[in-house]
Amino acid sequence: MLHLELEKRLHAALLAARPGANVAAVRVLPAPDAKFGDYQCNALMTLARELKTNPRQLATEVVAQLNVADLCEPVEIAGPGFLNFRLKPTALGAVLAAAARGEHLFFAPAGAAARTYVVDFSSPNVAKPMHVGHIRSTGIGDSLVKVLRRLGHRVITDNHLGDWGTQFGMLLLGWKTRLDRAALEADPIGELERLYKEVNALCDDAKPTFDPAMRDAAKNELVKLQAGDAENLGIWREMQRLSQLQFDSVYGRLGVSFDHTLGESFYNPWLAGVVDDLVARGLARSSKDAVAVFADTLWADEASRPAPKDNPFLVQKDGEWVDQPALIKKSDGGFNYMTTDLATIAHRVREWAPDEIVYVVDDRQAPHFRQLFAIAARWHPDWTAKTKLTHVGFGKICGADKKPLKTRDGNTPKLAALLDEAEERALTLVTEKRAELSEARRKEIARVVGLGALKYQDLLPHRTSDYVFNWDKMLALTGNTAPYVQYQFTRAAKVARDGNGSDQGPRANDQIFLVEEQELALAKLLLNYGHTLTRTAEDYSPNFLCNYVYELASAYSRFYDNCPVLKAEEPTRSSRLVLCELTAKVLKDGLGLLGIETIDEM
RNA sequence: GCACCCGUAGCUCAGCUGGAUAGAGCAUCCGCCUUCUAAGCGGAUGGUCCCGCGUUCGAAUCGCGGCGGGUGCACCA
Repeated sequence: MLHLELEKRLHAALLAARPGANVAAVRVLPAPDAKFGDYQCNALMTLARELKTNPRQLATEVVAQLNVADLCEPVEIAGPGFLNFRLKPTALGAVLAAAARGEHLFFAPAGAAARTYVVDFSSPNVAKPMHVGHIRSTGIGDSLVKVLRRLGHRVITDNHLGDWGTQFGMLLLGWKTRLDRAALEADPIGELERLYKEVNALCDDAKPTFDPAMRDAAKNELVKLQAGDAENLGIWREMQRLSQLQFDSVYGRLGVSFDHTLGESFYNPWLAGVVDDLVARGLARSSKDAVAVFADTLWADEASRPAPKDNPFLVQKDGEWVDQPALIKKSDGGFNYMTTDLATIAHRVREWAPDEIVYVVDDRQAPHFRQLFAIAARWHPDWTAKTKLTHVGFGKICGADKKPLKTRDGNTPKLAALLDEAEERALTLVTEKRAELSEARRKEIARVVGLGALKYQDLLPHRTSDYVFNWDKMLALTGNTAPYVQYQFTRAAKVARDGNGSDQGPRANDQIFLVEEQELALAKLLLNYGHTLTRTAEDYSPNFLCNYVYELASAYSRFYDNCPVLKAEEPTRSSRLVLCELTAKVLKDGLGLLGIETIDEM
């Protein structure tokens, strides 16, 4: 909050000191250590190099033009040319007082700079159970959406379901020949999964159970579906309906919703046109009965072609660079997900004209997105001039053996079962701690704590790193976990509630007095909320926000231990009460942006 | 073989786009409830930031070369 003001004034001072300098902005960041003050600027040192001047000399000139006496103590020039800013407690108090009046929550909304985003995340497959892998895309995507919206951007969410493609040939065949109606009634997705596995074992020529007749039969069902066969369409719609029930249940528990659920099938009518157009423009050509995009079709003139190392359509095999084409039409005439993804970009650009499309998808698909984005850029340069395409990748969830997480029987854990277990384990804990509460109350606390812990564990590691799933660590009540942060929230909220009782007289919160070390530390952290949100959005990394709420919770806990609130004398009491209120507000807001609920008692 | 991701304390991980003495949690050890919820707080121990070279005022961070782990390399998404 204040650092934005400092940046603005610093920028002005810089231009005053060096009128010719071509500098768009100057970054002011929270200082790494309190002994260097509250904020620091190190940009002048790199700038000095560009301007070919002595950094300390430049710093001296800039500081001479800088007027921040209302906000800080005299600015200190340190080391090779750092600027250290030490906030005045009165300036800090004024920002808190404004926040207490509801004028802001320590961040500046994008306003005129608001952008339009399409965020593509979660994307489960129809007729398959959502599994542990979906938690990452869903959690990271949902959190990024919430952060972007909080910052004032326009966000359109789209759940790009896997509801079309070769698997439906097998599913249709299974449905017609070996469906167990009772099992379907009891557990629809489980039965569909069984059908798929059984038929797939017969259709996969790599498996010992392979039966060519079955493969042909499955393909025939698929062709009929794609040709609009009424019976197959009906079955397909029923599978969709059953799947949507599952999705609704899981998303409901997770508190996730989408503006649009346009699955792959939605784009079916345009796929042939996409291929024809790419061929007509010479960007794709036939090869081995299929149609594909090659390095030499996409960049016909060699001069414009990227170096082999940076070319997503080349791969080195046995010391030679060979084609790594992107298939847009299979030899059997079917289309695949590259074609669908191209049609999807076309639709999104046409429909929403976004500034950016963000794909929250497993890192293993990075090569696909490199190809996709390259084709889009050559196909319609006007689209990519307006719309930035971003793949936000993420790593795997591992078991204790550092291999992808499996259940005891070797299967991929189902998401619904994971949510159940999180709530059950949390209930055991709540019952230990708060046996006196009613069962309904304990269950509600367990729901909030269990799901919060699960989501938080998933968002805390940087998204690109693989992480080890650990129930005990996740639900630990100490350390950097959701329950810890949620608990600090309940304490802050409780004090704020109790302190605002009617018998306490008028509140003197127009002036905030900050004296104690823990009060100052807490107040300064509150001010960094906006900076954290910006970083989170810029890097598509919710872990920044996790670490922030943890730090804030931790600072609150130290404050709580050292600074009595309700028993303090005025005006200290009111000032501390404001700190409690604002901490509770920011913790609730921050956790909310992570998709994590809070609760009034734990 | 090639590309991408990763390598930081015994363990699990951060590290704000190149900043000042590399941080946190867990684990281990020692303290603190007559006091707004101890699901808490304080302290101690713990490092060749995988290795080497380079770029510069300054490198865990950037470049190059190794070593080690993971992932991906036409008709599945």
